[in-house]
Amino acid sequence: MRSKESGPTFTEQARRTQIVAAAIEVIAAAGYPRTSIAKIADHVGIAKSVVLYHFATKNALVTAIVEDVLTRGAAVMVPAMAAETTAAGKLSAYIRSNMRFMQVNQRDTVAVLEILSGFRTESGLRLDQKLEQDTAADPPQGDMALLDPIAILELGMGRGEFRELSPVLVRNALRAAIDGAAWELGRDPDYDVIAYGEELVEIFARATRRES
Amino acid sequence: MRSKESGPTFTEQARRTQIVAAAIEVIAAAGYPRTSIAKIADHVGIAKSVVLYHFATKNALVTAIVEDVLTRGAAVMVPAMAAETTAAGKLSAYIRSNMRFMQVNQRDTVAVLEILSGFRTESGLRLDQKLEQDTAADPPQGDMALLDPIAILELGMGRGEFRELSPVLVRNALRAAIDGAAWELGRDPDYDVIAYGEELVEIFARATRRES
Amino acid sequence: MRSKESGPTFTEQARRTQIVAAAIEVIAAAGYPRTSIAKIADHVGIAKSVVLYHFATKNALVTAIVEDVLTRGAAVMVPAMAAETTAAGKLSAYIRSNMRFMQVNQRDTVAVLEILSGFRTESGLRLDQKLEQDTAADPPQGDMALLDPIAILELGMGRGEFRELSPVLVRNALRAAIDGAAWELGRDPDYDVIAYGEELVEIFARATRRES
Amino acid sequence: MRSKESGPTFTEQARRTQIVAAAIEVIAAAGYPRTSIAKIADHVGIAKSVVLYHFATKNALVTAIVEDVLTRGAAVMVPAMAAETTAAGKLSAYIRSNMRFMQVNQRDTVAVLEILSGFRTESGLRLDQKLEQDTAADPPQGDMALLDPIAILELGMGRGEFRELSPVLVRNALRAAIDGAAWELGRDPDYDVIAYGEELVEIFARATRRES
DNA sequence: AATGAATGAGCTTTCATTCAT
DNA sequence: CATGAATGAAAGCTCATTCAT
Repeated sequence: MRSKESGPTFTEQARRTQIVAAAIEVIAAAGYPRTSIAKIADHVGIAKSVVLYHFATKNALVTAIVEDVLTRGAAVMVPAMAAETTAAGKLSAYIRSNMRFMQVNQRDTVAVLEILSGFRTESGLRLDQKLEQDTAADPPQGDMALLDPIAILELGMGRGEFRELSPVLVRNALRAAIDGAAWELGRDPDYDVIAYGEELVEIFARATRRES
Repeated sequence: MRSKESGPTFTEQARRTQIVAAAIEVIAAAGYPRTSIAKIADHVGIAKSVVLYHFATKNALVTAIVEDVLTRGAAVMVPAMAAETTAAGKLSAYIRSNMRFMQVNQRDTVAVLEILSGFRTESGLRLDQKLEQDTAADPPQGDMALLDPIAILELGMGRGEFRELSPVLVRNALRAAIDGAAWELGRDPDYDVIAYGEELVEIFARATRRES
Repeated sequence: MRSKESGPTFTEQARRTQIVAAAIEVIAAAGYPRTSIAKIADHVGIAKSVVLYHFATKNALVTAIVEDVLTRGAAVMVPAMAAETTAAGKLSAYIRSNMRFMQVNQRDTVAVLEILSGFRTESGLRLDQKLEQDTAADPPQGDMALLDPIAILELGMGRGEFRELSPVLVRNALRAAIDGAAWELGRDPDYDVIAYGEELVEIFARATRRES
Repeated sequence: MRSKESGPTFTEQARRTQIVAAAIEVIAAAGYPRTSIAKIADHVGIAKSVVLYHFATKNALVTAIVEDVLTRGAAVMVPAMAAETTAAGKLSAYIRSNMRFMQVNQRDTVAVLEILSGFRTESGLRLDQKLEQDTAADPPQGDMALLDPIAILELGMGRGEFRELSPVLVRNALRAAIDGAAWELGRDPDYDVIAYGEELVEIFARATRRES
């Protein structure tokens, strides 16, 4: 007899993983707005209601996907950044580890992008806005916080490595450029994200460094 | 009875414009997936079927919106670029004129972004892919062709202004960074796209120029 | 060309009437909780969506039914009561006209009872509570107000016809006893509501009159 | 292993009681149509399947609830009536003991009313009709039989206490008036059922007594 | 040029019930 | 005795589209 505190069953975990994986495939292929619970269930080969047994609502499923992928991304990126000591090194590591993750987890990346741009709550909020709201009282700690490149930019300015720049705006440009890779991947699965990443490394190295 | 050669009636044109304008407002406010023909019709104050009388399908309406906004954007950007002689000048003009257009036509910009990321044909194609396909035999001429910054990058390399770079990848990064502004505008209508644009000008000037 | 202010079309009215009639039949036969839009549509021989084209939601349909029947009931009962001068006369007329209406409109009566006892808003309100709320700022005027037998009881006490009694409690007893007939009709369509009404007339005449 | 003759286990009985109690609370609060087995299980803090382990179907649970409450009601009312010798006394005792039971067991009363008006078998029968059918071969004995006020009315007529009246119809009026209190309790938990009961005592005393 | 009416396909979600453990 | 997992049926509702007028 399992104690009441025991977490999800093994079977439960397996199914959830299976459903999340199927959902990612469907979303990456068809786009978020054209993804229904029925299609996901079909893809797994189970009944529609089974999906809703494991994820109370479609929103819950979608949130789980995003959190899953983001967490896995952070698990790769944070150590890569920590291994570097200079701000410039961290910035390059941020870009490279992100692109490597995108390359290895193509569909996951595309699916998350699809969700982030397609999802809306009943009141019209995007998922990122909803997550912000949800974590208002419970701010992200550890890995997720470290993921915002704004910290790197401020570090670089503080250390005199970087020129005077607007951390917020440069961060926005960087994130947009990186996310652009996911967009391209959605169009062409063979898009060379690594090469794109190297170009970004070059662009942002030049764009941020203090001139002699 | 109108002669066959005569274009659309004046009334016809007025209605189409009116509907496109309403659709842009609704899409920008509610997001593409939450926009229905009914809502657009309501917003104009006409019957749902009137919308479909003027645009055979929802896809046709959506395509018309994108083409309309893109054309108006090109009309502003092309002259701005043409006024510059150096590649660097053209690149800055490309960014600045684009951002100015975004600022002046906020809702239009956001709506187009919503459509480009939310729309899919029955077979799963994105709108940009569909447009490419549609114009395969009938390639874009004039303004639209000039809009691809790839030409600027190649010019800069040819003239020795720019370093060796991958025109395609830098173009992708630039487009992604610019489109990122539309994304931010969707979240916060007061986002300072002009300041963001200046930061982009700086980033891409540094990122492209040949070092002495 | 109809003017914009023109009310519902003839066709529209016909369909609405037809749907309301079908809904009453289904509800009276199967009970409110077992009545679905699909069943109603089947009963009319139209598509489910046609019902929702004419009544935006199930709630709207149900509300329309109740209002329709109640209005028709009031149209019969109010004149019957007005024709009497004494409070005792009005009380008897109230009961008799109500029972006659029930007899003639059996299914309508049963359906309304089913709805009133089975319907709940999302927040748990019963339909009568919802209607009260809806008409808080816009209190019922004319016929509906006259229908509350409380006025008769107060009149009778004022005129010295009736004994000292609690108008609210006696009204409640009277309404419950009358509604009981609808309940019986639901079980047995041949229930003699007229005879029941005469017994009620006797009961409440004796129960209210001042003793000599 | 228990011997075949032994009744339900103690544990078994406890669980059943617990589930019935929870079901009553949920039904009284949310209404029968909005009550699901899942909600009841949640309220007890057990799994949904446990409820169905103890009650084969939802119908069985609901039937058990009604029988439970009705039995407890009879246990209070029958002695109260038996203590009176005159028909008039019994009639008043019937009303008063019923109302007192309602006051003490508010939620139980409301729940039973909810069930009686909301429940339907697959074939459309109401619960009271189903119970009648179930006990056709096995007619109610003892307490339940005594509960029908028809016996009191006939006694009163036989003894010359009451006027000539239709026992069935007066019984129906009386039951409807009493059940009306449960309806009011469902709307307002603070409804003064005792006062209402006293008014009913007055009404039916006057309504039934032979005039001098 | 405009529109009211109708419709089918699809959507998310709820739920009582079954079954193996 | 208890439960997690699975499921099919049905619910209310949305929507792009068709068609006759």
